[in-house]
Amino acid sequence: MLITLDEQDTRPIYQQIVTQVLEQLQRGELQQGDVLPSVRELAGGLGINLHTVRGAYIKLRDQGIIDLRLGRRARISHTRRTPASMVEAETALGGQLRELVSEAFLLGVSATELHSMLDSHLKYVNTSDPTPDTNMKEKT
Amino acid sequence: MLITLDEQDTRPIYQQIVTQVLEQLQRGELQQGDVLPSVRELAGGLGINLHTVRGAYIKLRDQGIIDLRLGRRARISHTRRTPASMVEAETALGGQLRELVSEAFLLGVSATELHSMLDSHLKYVNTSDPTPDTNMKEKT
DNA sequence: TAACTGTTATATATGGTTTATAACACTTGC
DNA sequence: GCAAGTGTTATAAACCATATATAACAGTTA
Repeated sequence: MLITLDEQDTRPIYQQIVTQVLEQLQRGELQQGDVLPSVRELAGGLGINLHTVRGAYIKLRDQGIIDLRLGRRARISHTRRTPASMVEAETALGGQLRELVSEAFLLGVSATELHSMLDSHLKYVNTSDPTPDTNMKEKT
Repeated sequence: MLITLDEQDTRPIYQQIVTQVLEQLQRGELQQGDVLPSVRELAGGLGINLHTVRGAYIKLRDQGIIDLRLGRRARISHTRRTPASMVEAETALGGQLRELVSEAFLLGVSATELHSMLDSHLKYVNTSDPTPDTNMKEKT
């Protein structure tokens, strides 16, 4: 569970944490049942406040990714959310796509280049193929 | 110059305006030299404050898209910004792409679907081919 | 000059993000 | 059971982004 903060990243801290947890899920570095660092632990390590970490955990809980219970450590409950319809996906991602495309245009980035950028991010994180788990940590 | 506000869109109002101007540039509906509505005019039409519109115009000015001068109406100065290197583009769009991909994964959207969604947004807005101007308004 | 521009200034309100402290409630291991 | 670890709740404060409201200023245009 390595989480780092990127000064360059304009997004809020808690959002960076959420993204990194999701990325580690995608890469298979985190599995169902795996335990997350405690809010105090992670906050201490990153030099931030406990509640900032908690904000990230709450987001993950609301998305159905982790299981938060009083007294227990946070655990990965699901590796991905309810399979969304394209309609739901469009609703959820539409605004972001729209902004992304307009900014890409602004920067003079072509459609081809944008696809290629998207691809590199997808590869880095491997979404395409739900690769069957080669590794098997069972920290239950 | 039709600008509308989308209640569903979570982004700030000024950002929606910026995006829509950029989109109209992409579609060729706005050309170099074209005039934007005055801050009071647009604000009145949308039922928002003058300064919110101004915020959008300032962003566009900072991106080199429009020309703002005291007493004159805002004008399109360039249709796109300085051609960016892939490095610049990655810096500017990297965070967004990263979040987009992780959220797509969360929603169970495959890489293929994500590319297709991106494509539909690109088509809607036409970035791929820098279509040579078939139309020639020269409101100079 | 009058009416229109963008601009500056001040003030206010709201919400999101983050920090700080402290206490509370529950679980786990000894 | 007790202690140490968990998440949780509560309060308070600070900061920044966003948006509104009003008013005045400064430049352009007809």
